[in-house]
Amino acid sequence: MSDKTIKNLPKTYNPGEVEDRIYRFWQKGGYFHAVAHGENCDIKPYTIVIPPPNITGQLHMGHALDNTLQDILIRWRRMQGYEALWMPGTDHASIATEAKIVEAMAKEGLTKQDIGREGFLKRAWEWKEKYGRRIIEQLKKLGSSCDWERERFTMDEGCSRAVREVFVRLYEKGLIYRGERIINWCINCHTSISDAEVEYDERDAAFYHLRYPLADGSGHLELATTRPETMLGDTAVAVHPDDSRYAHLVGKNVILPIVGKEIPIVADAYVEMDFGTGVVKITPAHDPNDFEVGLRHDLPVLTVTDEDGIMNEHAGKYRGMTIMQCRKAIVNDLQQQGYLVKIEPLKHNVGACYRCGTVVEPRVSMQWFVKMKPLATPAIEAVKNGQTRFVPERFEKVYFHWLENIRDWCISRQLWWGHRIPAWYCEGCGDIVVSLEDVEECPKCKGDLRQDEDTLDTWFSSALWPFSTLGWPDKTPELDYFYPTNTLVTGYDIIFFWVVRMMFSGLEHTGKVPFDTVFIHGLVRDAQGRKMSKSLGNGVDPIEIIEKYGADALRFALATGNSPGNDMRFTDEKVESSRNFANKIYNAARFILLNIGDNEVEQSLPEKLELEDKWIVSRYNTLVAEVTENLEKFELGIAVQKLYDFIWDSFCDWYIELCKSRLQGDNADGARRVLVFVMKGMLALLHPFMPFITEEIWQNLPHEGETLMKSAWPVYDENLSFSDEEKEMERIMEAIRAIRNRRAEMNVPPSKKAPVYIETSFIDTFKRGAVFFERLAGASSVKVGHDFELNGAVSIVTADATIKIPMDELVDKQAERARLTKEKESVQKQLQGVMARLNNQAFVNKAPANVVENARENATRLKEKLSLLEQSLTELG
RNA sequence: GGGCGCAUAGCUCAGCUGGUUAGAGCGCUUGCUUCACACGCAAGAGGUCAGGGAUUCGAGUUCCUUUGCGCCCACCA
Repeated sequence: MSDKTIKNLPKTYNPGEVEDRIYRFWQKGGYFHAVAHGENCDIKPYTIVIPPPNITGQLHMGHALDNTLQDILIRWRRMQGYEALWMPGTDHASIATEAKIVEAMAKEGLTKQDIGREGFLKRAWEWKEKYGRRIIEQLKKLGSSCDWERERFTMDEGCSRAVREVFVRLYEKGLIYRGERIINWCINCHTSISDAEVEYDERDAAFYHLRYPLADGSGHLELATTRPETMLGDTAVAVHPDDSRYAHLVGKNVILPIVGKEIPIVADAYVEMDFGTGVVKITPAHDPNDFEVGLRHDLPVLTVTDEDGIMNEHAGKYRGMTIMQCRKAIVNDLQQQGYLVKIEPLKHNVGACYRCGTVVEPRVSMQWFVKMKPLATPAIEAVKNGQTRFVPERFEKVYFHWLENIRDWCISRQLWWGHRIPAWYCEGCGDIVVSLEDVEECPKCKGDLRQDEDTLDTWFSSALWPFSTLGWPDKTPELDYFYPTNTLVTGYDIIFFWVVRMMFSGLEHTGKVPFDTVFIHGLVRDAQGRKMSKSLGNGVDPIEIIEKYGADALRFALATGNSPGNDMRFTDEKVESSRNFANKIYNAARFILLNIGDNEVEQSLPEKLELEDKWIVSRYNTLVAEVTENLEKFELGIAVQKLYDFIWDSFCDWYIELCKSRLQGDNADGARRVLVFVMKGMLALLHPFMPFITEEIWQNLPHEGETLMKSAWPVYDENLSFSDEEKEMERIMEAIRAIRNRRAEMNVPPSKKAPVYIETSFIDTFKRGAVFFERLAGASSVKVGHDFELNGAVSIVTADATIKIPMDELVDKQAERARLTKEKESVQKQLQGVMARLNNQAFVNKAPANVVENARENATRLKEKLSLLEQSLTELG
């Protein structure tokens, strides 16, 4: 550690200087590393696997929040004595990364085809090295206490082996199959994408009403479509089986306009009778519903566009046009030939690729799929029976709904960056070989094999992350000890992409749920509540914030007011106030160190505790219990608030002030020891939230052990609970506040001191408090007793005392009377409320004893205060 | 079409299983170069907890309902 001590440092805390140094100190100490203990060890593990950030990017506020929450949990559990493992790593993010690399290459005038698969992968790995490292560095800036010795990558050797293992197992079980199905195709990314990767957005569109002539010349059918160009691929027309309007036509044919070919009229319940004309053109190759209809009626599938969204050889004269060009041309032709009835405006949802925003083209092609039903069922069950729970619980509904309605998962991607599908096709016999190891020749006919060109969906490997990173499929000590993991921390926006897939994968391959709790947080929005996005340019860079205010301030700001599952707004003001809080603690520490000076300070509490000591210690003790409980319930925002209030209000504004006179006197040692004790306790409680500054201060205070981050989490101690003294101290504090209030109201300058007479039945308490009145309430002297005879004094009434301050020149009898009368009325009103409740038999009988007791005490206090006020009024004359 | 969330001080939000007089930050007003801190101290103003109804001794908190805003899912071509 630095040999500088805090007292030589300036008045304001400088996080930039401290944070990097502290982080290096932690890393050097190896404090982030967790070891897998054997069976007989009673140290319990606590594990979080990081949602691996994509190597495409840099840290954004969402990451900052996500990782702050994880670090809070992991640091807290580590201090509680758990073997706390935070497993870090990055994700190859196949489609996103590939798109970025293609984009970068385009600037050099290169395409993927120009440099070939190998050349491309070489570039991709270079990219990974560069940007993977950058994001890890950024996580470190945040203070993340990940076990970096275990850092993983979704495409590293181990993860790749797990991917192959899973692929082969599922294939052999019949849960992975290859087939020609309709999938979502992105013409820009040039690949299939899964249903989860399609984002729907309502857009204005046109509804084209077309007329298809009946083949027997007896008339025509009118139907409506939003995609007229797909008529080139129509292979039927459908009506509802119960639709009496069209019943007689089922089985007949219509003539497809322009194309001129005959296609059948089929009956299918998929058609909504009430929508449009009740007739639907069926294009199995370009619409998922039509594809299903096609399967049921054994219709041919005719694909009319190619992979770039260009009309293909089946499009006749429209061949070579883009989809939009073709739409325009075909509508024009239909109109000229009298097949277009009308065009209506229509709002409908259009699916777009979640990566690039291009409109998705449903398209039939040969792909690999995971059969979902058998995997979804146990995943639903595991949450239903509580093996895994969501915080907050409401997200379980979302989870169930998704899994209950899930369709098979298209896992093949026409991309190069990713895990290549471990399937080989025999050039000779056409056999498919799916294998863990690369294969050279066909086991059946010894013919040449060709590996599938495609790679797997990036989420296929992240689905295995909780166990692949721990060594699965090998039976490693890590897997044995740390798996199942404990808490998964992630945003609600990736429940579908990731959480569900980890759930069913964990259950299928390890027989266990991957984590017991899914802790969901919301999005970080900008100051106006908008989603932070690149296109809006309203994103805030966490690294810039860290440089300006410090990582502690950023973390604290993100944790403050954060409630599970809810979005939050990010503002600089929040970080600023967190920065101010850090500075407050820093200065409290400076104060303590200044007062310690060269004195030795025992690290335990002194034998004899003064009233104010018992008050702060007892309140601190309560804080320990509450913060711990809040953390257990994932109420991080509440825990933060309590820490803030205690440190700023109770400790700094009151206890330090209460101590000051004692620190000048003979009894300074006791005060120093209490200050150090409570300060160190606070630092421990605050450490998970503000790791850097707490460590820095702790290192400068008298301490045992190497580092705060490995020291013990405070525990509630029965012996430190002093409820009577807390109440006693509150009486004094209430009186001090009341005096300050009066003085402020009367514009008494702080420099003007005045004697204070306290009439009370708590003689000892207020005698003990005399010194505080002098220091904190502008008292030149304090007398405690009964019935002081004073003329023209200001009266201040609390529940426990009447305080009189003779300040003749300031007393305005009339104003004084008005003020006391007003206060009396207010107290009377409060008393009425309490009495109404106490006089209600139902309340007294039914409410819990402590509630009734509180009400009684309250009534007593109000009555006393009322009589004191009346007395003061009488004396005033 | 289905589901979910939000509505509390001027602004941004907390408020756990219902229990004294509803809290914080920022902002605002007044005073203070008080020997840790002006990134500070002290005092203060400011709320019929969106509207209506119900349950209860007691509702910001539970239930029903209305209104407004937001999100997710589904995809009637």
